[in-house]
Amino acid sequence: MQLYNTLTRKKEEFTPLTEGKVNMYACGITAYDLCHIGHARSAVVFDVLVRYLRSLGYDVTFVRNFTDVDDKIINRANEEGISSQEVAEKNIKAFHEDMDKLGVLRANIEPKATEHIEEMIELTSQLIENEKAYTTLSGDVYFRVRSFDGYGKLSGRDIEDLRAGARIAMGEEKEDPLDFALWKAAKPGEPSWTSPWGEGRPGWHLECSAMSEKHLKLPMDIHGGGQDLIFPHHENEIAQTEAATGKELARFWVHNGFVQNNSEKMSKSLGNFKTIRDILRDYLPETLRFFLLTKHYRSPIDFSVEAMDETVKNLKRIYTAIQQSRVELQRKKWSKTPLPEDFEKELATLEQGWLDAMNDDCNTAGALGHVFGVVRLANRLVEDGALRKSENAKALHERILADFDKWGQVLGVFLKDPDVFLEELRDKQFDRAGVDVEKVKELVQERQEAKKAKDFASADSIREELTAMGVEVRDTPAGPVWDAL
RNA sequence: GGCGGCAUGGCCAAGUGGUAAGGCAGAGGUCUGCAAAACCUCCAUCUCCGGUUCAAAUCCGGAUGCCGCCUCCA
Repeated sequence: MQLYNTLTRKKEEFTPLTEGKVNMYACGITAYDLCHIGHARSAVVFDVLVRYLRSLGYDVTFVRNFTDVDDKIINRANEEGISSQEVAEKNIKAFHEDMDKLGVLRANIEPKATEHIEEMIELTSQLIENEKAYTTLSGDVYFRVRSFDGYGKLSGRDIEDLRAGARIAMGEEKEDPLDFALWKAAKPGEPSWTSPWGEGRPGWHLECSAMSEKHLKLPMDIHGGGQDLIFPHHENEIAQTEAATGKELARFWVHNGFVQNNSEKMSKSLGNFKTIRDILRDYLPETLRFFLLTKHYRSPIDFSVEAMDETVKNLKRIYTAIQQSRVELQRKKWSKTPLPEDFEKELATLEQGWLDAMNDDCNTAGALGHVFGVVRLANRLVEDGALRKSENAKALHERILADFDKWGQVLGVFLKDPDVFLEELRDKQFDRAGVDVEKVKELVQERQEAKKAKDFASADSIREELTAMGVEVRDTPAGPVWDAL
């Protein structure tokens, strides 16, 4: 497949270093707060990449870390009057709960920074030994940026340009403004570990270098993260690992775009931050996941209620088609009526389209277009009274359902039983709109009786009442069904 | 100031050289007691200007607008 590599700024044919095996690392969260929808996007994007690579037959080892020691965690701990370890544990637990709901698979290895202090000290020692790093009087250790030739290669920055904007903060004892901390001397009340440079704790960038080196053979095939991590985090990771080990850190760098909220950047200062939990009050997890897949992973995506409501309709359309295909397959008798061969040809084209899109830099938005193509094909198959009874139609429905299953496994959506899902979706919508379900049932029943008595005027007025409540009734051969408008 | 990205129909969104996927909304039709769902049909020449090419939404240059990074951030 083609994969866009931030390092080279172009799409490249992806082949792993070891045939059949992919080593992949993605930066996880700093566990100081609940996850927002930006975290959800990053997690879903790399989850889909892992799932897709696996579907291609690769044995993927996926590592996603947790930063569980950091300024922000310490601050939060002080605010809440608990230990930073408690803060981290609480938020890691919340991360797992949220991501499980979104269908994000657990990584093969989920290392925590505090469990790798030894490796970090080791790495720092190496860098000091190589003269790529230096200690200061107060017990900090800094990376000597100018000693690493490749600095700036990932973010496309020139060291002189960077220098113009860099400043030394108060209390820092850097040789050069660009230097960054590998190790920070302990301050009173902060978590700390003993090192050759005294009590202290690791810098953020160091954590990922230590954990990736420990758990993956370098160079790893893919390193992922949000676009904001390109500089300085990933640039610094490269500098640390490559300066210490002499090995390339990663061959492919993959970065996901941001989630915006109503065209604005989400930020605490704007007060437009949406946590995953905020969204899941009004929408099913699958709706959020599907929404995140409707745009190419490298582009910014704009979150809005309108977009989410549209996503609900999209999911409904897909699940309804799956449901219908399943119902068709319950038919006992099939005829020998031949199917026009266009159907099969069209399905083959759509299947190829799906593959082409996914192979082109994991283009889920493009791939979904073909999913809808299959939806229409399945629905069309049911339209013609004669064709629908054909054995060939049966075979085609089976193939379509197999496709949905296969694609669903990759995207992590439309895998549920359609009856169950559509009911959940409806309940969620009713819940949000404050619809009284018992009252709906009563009215639907009343309408049925009116219809039976051929009292269409009453039946229609009841339907109008339901419509006013945000409920739609639909008459089917199996009786009335009702749904949110 | 430095680096990078984006600009496609009413809305969302694919599409990196050969005459614009898909979804939502809208119009007409089939079906229906009426509806709905579903199906069929219709609905864009791709921000602007210039260039390269037999051929460009797609490449190059310029303009305008929007956005991100350069400080913690997915």
